[in-house]
Amino acid sequence: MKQKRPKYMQIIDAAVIVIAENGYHQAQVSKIAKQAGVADGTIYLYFKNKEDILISLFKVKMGQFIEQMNEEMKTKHSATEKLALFIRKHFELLSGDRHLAIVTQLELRQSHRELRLKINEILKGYLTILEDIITEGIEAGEFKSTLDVRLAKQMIFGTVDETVTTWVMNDQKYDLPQLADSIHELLIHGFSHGNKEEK
Amino acid sequence: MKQKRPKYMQIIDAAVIVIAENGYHQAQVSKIAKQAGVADGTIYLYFKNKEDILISLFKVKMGQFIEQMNEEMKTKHSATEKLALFIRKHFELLSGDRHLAIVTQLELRQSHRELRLKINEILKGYLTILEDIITEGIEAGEFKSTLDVRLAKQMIFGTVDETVTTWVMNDQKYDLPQLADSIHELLIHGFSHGNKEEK
Amino acid sequence: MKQKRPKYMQIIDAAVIVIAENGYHQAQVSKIAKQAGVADGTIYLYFKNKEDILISLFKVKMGQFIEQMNEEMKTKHSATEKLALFIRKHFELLSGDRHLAIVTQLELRQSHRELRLKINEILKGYLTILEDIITEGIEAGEFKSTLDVRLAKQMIFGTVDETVTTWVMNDQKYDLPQLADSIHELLIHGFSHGNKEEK
Amino acid sequence: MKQKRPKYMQIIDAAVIVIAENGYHQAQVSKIAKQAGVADGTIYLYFKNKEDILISLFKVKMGQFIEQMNEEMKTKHSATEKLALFIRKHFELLSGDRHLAIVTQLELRQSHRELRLKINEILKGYLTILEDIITEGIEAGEFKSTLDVRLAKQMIFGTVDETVTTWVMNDQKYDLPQLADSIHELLIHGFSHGNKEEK
DNA sequence: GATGAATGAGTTTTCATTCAT
DNA sequence: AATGAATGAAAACTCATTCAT
Repeated sequence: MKQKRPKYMQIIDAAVIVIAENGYHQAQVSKIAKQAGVADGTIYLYFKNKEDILISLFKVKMGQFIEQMNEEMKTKHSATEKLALFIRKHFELLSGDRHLAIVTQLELRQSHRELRLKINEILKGYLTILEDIITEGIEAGEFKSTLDVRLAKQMIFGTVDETVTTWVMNDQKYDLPQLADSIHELLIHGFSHGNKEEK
Repeated sequence: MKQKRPKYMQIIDAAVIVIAENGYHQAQVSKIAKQAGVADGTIYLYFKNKEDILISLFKVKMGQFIEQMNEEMKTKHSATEKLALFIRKHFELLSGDRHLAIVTQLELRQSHRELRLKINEILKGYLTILEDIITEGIEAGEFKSTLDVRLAKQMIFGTVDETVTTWVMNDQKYDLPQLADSIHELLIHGFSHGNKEEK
Repeated sequence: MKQKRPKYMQIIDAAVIVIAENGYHQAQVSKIAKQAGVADGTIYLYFKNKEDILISLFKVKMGQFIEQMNEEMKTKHSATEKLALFIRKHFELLSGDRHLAIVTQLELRQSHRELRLKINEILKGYLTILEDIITEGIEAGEFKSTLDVRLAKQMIFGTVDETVTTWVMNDQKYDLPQLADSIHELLIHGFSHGNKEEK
Repeated sequence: MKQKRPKYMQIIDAAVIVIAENGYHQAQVSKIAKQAGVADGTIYLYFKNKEDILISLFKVKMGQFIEQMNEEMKTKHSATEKLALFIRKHFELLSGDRHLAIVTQLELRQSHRELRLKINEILKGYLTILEDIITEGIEAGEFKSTLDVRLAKQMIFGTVDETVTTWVMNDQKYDLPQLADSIHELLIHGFSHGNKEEK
């Protein structure tokens, strides 16, 4: 497996740093090579082309992300708790790596349409976790039976993603994970007061 | 004279079409000029540079967007209704112009960081509408008094934006506005059943 | 005759100012038109093209130059005196019009080879004055009979031209005409002491 | 490998030829690259930009010029002889490289003001040689004690420069170095007969 | 005569990728 | 495996000139 060769990860980590610090369009292969401490040509022994670095970067980081998420998920037994964990964990993982947060929220979105489609494919694996939580919540009677899984998924992901992006754009100057509970509460109970009878 | 519309709008409309059909990075000035039916140089009589076309495009379209939104907003008198209108209108406006939807949801996001910051400035005017609705809802007692305006705003915008992007990525093959009511319901009451006592 | 139409001179004077203040390569036709207070298109009613403005500019100014030079030349009756007058007059005329000095010494030299050849043609009329002075000086026995007219001409013109250029490059901050006598003395008697026998 | 010379000199030599044969404004980087037998991009491994090629060209050639000049200067022991050498050598060096002569006398003068200022800086090193000769001549009593060093410098350089330029404009069709002695004689003794008493 | 909106040709530079060593 | 010198394709923008009014 490629991933075991040390230079592979060395280059990916270099890419994260270079992209975060210089921006997507200023992240030339030569800069990444220099940051990784290898020659330009060496990059191409480990990656097919530049796009492959970016996809691999996303794949590797997302893989670690999913792994950690799944690991902790085992400790929770209700969909409500799992959702709370998902949100908090999502925030913790991104606020724990400032470079990565910049790369995923701002820089990688500047990539070509084609690359973004591939990134979306990888993202699906992550969104599956959400789907499972929602489905479980419906089946367990925690969530309303009429809940549209796809919409709920877009709502959760759209909300956390927008929240992280706003945080990154504001130079990451406030604490992200502490927003998790409020967001969870809003997703579960909405903006209104508790008694639906008001309506 | 072929066109009575001033060339300014002619070029902006051409840019929307060219970007939607060719992608951001394949939208050369010469292509836009050709689509607009003017010479390359003419572009520069109306726009400072290529970036200026894109910013102007966003400004003009967003301006029309805000105007229409505010116009209809007058007919609604509760925050709940206004929110429902906002969501539906947002969907209607974007599903009513397929090219523009592709441009705003996919292509313009590939722009340089600097350009995206300018776009965000323009977007703030739009998000202000949301803020006003939320504040009004809290003051009128429709929304819970503990509602964090910023979070609620991110939640609404994150949700509708993610929903539209997913729709565009799926080649706009289903009806977007009909999702509005479900989303509104979820935002107001959350995923759970009505009785908070369960919790 | 074109030259009598007021706009012709208006445009030429505008060109001198614009070129002196902006440099040759930043002296666009539109800038000259604006400075002259006419529309861009109007330029082309009086001049064939941009190059024609520059040639005409040089022709007109050089014509005035030659006229004034010849006028005063009548008052001198020895070649030595005429040469002294030539040098002083050359300096006076150029130090009397700071814009023109910049244009002739620095900016017009940046023009295309072709234009410079045309300028050289016009310059010949001016250099003829020099030739006449030298020939007269030889015939009158004031200058050595072995004097090579062509070389002497190049020496005089090369010296005064280099002197003016240096003065312009030093921002015209010292008095140019007061150098005339020293230069004249050097041209007539050279660097050495008076007694040729030393050699 | 065709050439053993480092590409740096290869490109500079190519630039001299291309500029001489096509003129300053028709000397595109691609033409220079082709003449040098390298790819366009290779130019930018050795030079920052096009202007850098031109400055480097002038620096290198002027450096060689100064070096040769200084070398031979050692063999002469009077200022008069040194001046004679300077003039002859200046003519020899330029008439020995027809392309270079065209470039320095005609083409490089069309460059932007900014570039010309840089060229002038480099030229100062050359003019220093002249200054030293003049100062030495005054101190040794060869030249008159009232001689203004700056004026004398402008006179010498103005004269030789104008002479070379005229020669280039006349398609280099006569022998330049053979003019050296006459010019030297004129600079030392002037246009007049030897006996200053005439005056 | 006068206007000025419109035209469109033309060139430097960057950077992902290759391949001889 | 590793290197890094060399490659070459690709696009925004300026400005002299025209011509319909």
